[in-house]
Amino acid sequence: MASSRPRRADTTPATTLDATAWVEGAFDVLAEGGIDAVRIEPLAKRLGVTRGSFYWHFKDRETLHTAILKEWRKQQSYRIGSRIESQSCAPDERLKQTLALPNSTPRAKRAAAIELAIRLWAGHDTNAAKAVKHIDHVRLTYYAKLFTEMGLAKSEARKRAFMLYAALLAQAYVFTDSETDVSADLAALLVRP
Amino acid sequence: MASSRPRRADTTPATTLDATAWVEGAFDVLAEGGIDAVRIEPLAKRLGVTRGSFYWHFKDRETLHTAILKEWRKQQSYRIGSRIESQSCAPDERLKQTLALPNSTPRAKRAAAIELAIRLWAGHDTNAAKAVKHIDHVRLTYYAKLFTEMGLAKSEARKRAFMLYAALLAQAYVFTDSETDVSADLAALLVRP
DNA sequence: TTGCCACCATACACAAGTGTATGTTGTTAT
DNA sequence: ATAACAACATACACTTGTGTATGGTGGCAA
Repeated sequence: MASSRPRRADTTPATTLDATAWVEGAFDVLAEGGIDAVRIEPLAKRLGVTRGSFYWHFKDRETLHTAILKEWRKQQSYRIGSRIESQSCAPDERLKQTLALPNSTPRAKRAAAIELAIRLWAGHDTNAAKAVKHIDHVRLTYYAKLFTEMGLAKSEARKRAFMLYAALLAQAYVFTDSETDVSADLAALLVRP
Repeated sequence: MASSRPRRADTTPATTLDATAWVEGAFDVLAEGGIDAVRIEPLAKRLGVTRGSFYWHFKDRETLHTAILKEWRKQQSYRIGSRIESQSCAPDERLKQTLALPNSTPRAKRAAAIELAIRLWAGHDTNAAKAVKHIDHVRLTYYAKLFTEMGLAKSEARKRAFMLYAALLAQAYVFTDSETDVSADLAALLVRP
């Protein structure tokens, strides 16, 4: 079950391009123009190579698209997984930490745009829809477990989880003019009643 | 201030194409593939005409893009405006009506996909960003007024408005597997404390 | 050193989209 | 009935992107 890709020895540092470099570049243009903008020639120009490099690492455009989905699923699954493992503090404290996640850094904005593009993509692509559905399920169950650990019933915890998820998404997608940092207030509003 | 477009008399029913027909068709492909997929030739094929029709009604592609934004602003502004006028019942009842808006009909799914595409577009286009910012502001202020009419303070009303908006967006964008109709529960959760 | 091979460039044929210039048709006005 | 015009089709030149086939280059092993 080993990888069938005969990679070179680890002597050459980073002069040559990797398949993951193409996927990372694809994430950039995906965030800017959607999946339809993920084209090979603009990507090659951005990476400073020709399309000959692409067709060495990938079969065609569709292969890159599936690689994008696979990488996104992996990253987001790992993101939640590492959060589950680090159960260092109380659940209500972890809730506040979740709501206080950075959402205005360039890194966070890029991730939000990528996810937005994938959700739009999921409207007319079965595989993208499966990926989004899976990640939504993973996140919602994690948030629900957070609330059940705080003593809430299962039904109530799932409602709160949905509201928490909604708040996080809205913080990323909605243009709040006054930039009010509602994270602390939202935590209070979600824990209270 | 009359329209400077010398339209033909109302004798011919619908045999000829209108500029708005192009914009409506553009909304369809916008919902499916983002703003980058709004191309003239595929649109012409879908509408059953050639590009000669397009270049009669519009100057170029960018003109169509601005027309899309203008039409979206108009539609969404009208949508909120008509809701403000119809103050027939109590604010808490109107809140429930807002949360019970249809979100699974093809019409609603199309509107959600269009808005998703425009939000992604707003990431790298100034005019699109202005439109989204404006509509977000209009909706948030309307929801906040709803809560102040229910007796809440201004600061609290704005937090609830954000949560309400977040819930509506999440209902449209998140893939909830069990399709739990959380609208009634969300209304209770937002009104309660 | 020489031969292999990973990696990329180059060249070619093809498809699709853009803009413009111009031809064509049906309708309205006189 | 015929000139005028709105609305679209057609043809052309150009650009951009795709996929493939093939050529070139540097490093590593024997």
